[in-house]
Amino acid sequence: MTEAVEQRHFIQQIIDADIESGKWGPPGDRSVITTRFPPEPNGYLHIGHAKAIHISHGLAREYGGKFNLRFDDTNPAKEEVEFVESIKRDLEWLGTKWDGEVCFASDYFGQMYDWAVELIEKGLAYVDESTPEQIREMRGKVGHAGTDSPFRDRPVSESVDLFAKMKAGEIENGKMVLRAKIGMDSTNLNMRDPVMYRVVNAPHHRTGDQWHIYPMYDWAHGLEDSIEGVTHSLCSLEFQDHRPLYDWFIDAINQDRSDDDAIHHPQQIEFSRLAISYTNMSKRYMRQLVEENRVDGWDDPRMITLASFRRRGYTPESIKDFVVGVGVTKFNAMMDMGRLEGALRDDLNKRAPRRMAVLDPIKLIITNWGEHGDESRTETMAGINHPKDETLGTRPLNFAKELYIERDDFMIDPPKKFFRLGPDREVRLRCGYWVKCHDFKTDGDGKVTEVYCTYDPHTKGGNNPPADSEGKVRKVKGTIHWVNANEAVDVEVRLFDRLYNAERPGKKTGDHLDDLNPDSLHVVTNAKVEPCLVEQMSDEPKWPDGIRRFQFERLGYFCVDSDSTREKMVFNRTATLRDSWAKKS
RNA sequence: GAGGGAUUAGUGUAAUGGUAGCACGAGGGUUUCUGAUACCCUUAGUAAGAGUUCAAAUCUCUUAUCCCUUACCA
Repeated sequence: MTEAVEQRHFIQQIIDADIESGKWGPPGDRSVITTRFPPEPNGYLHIGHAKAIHISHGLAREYGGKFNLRFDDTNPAKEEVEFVESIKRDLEWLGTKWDGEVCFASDYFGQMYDWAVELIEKGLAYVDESTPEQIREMRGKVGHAGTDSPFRDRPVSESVDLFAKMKAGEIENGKMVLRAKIGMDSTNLNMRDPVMYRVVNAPHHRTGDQWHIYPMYDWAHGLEDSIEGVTHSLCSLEFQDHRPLYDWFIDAINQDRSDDDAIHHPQQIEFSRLAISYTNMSKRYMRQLVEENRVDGWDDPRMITLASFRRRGYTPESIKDFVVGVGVTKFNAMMDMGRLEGALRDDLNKRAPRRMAVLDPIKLIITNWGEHGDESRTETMAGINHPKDETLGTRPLNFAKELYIERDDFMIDPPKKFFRLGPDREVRLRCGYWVKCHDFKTDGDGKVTEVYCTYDPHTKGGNNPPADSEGKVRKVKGTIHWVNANEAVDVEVRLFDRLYNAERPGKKTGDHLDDLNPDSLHVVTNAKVEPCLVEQMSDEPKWPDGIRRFQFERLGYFCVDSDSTREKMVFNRTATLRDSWAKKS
């Protein structure tokens, strides 16, 4: 027996060391640790965000520190209130609670402006009247130095005046920017006199027409973190090249300040973002799918937004299990989509109540039903709601002469390894009776329409029949699901396949639409389900998010879709069950 | 043509100079009123090369491959 050592990922190791050294407060004080999730409200959250959320939130909770939700709303052109609301909803659904009020970068615009003026006065920033094209040109290319702007050495007072005019709305879009004065020869292009402010004469969803200049990400982000006392500002790998700038801006503000006046300097740490096979995390791609109606909105169950996972029936717990399982590294990993499904199945298998539904029904008629009682009778069986969790109890299942079974569960000429129904084959009807097929009927196309069976009255409830005179008990290999033909309710069931056929959509041709799977949605309109799926029973377990989830036995996990009406229920297949039979054949 | 980051079983992730481990997958088996679940077994790895060292996944160098950066987006 070796003692299990808790594995600490690289960010935890950094924080552990910080706490020991007292970098952020008294040594040993864990509660100073502050993290944040800083979405831009310009789209829906996707599963990649769930990883970022759980890392930052999980760290804050682990250390007993603070976690902020902050909207990085620095670009009024692309941002909308709709997204603020959807993001808050998604976080709540995930079970992520932020500390204090929701923060907005726009609340700090005044403070940022003052600091920008301070930088101008220190000679560390200047107003540039070059065109965007000229600025791009002067920035230079990789491997070659850039050139100075002709406005670079203008007097401080001139920049102060012009910056005030920019702020006052006296300058047209694109005519002026405020740039940091760092140097045009850095090998890091981000450091070549980056733009701090641009003129945007457009209303902001929160500040209205108060501002006519808006801060750029690199200038704003570290300041937002600083104001909020964030200690560890976690972001994805592509910001590694921005870290020198993140640090430069805070150092520039602190230049010439005493220790008492210095602003807080958080530490930016980068980790790899989540990638999943057969998907693409690009917000741009998702937006295109929605806007071109390739999918049915941001919450289409085939998408990978959190809203779509929710609608499809995924549990927030399974998403958390998945992203935690991915780990925290700097390696650009590609996760298998099956891993996410696996996490989902693990969770739903434990919690989802079982029901029976037939997606592609054929009629099964018990020809000897009248020989053991009234032919029109129904017999009520106890349907086991969960094979491993008896506290979920049973539900009544009404067995009768005419049932529906799954088309896939009958073969006219079945191979030996087929454990289901066929001529002269006997199977157990789940929680019902054993039936043996003696005949069937087909239509003109040879399609089976009806299957005729006899049942064994000694197998009620699905139990084994008594032993014969030699002490042997008859066995069946297969158990199949069924619904009562008289009571079954017609519902719509939506079956989803992957949205893309390629492991990396768009990789080959450059256009992700080329890899779209044309058969990603199958709608079954005449599925038959147990009545209790429509007439909900009082003891049906409640899910915290209000979504009704079930396992349809032998078929998979399903949930009630929001399109459901009293007249027509709609179910989404969240995931299939693992199927080693289908894999073999 | 530059800079930054990365590379450990099929996939993901540990081991921080001292026994290369875990999970998922895959293959096989047991149990089973879901061809599910559960349980058991098997499988397979340090990108390549050189160096330092008693000892290297770990330190150094070279090479290869992949990702990021050339927005008045974030």
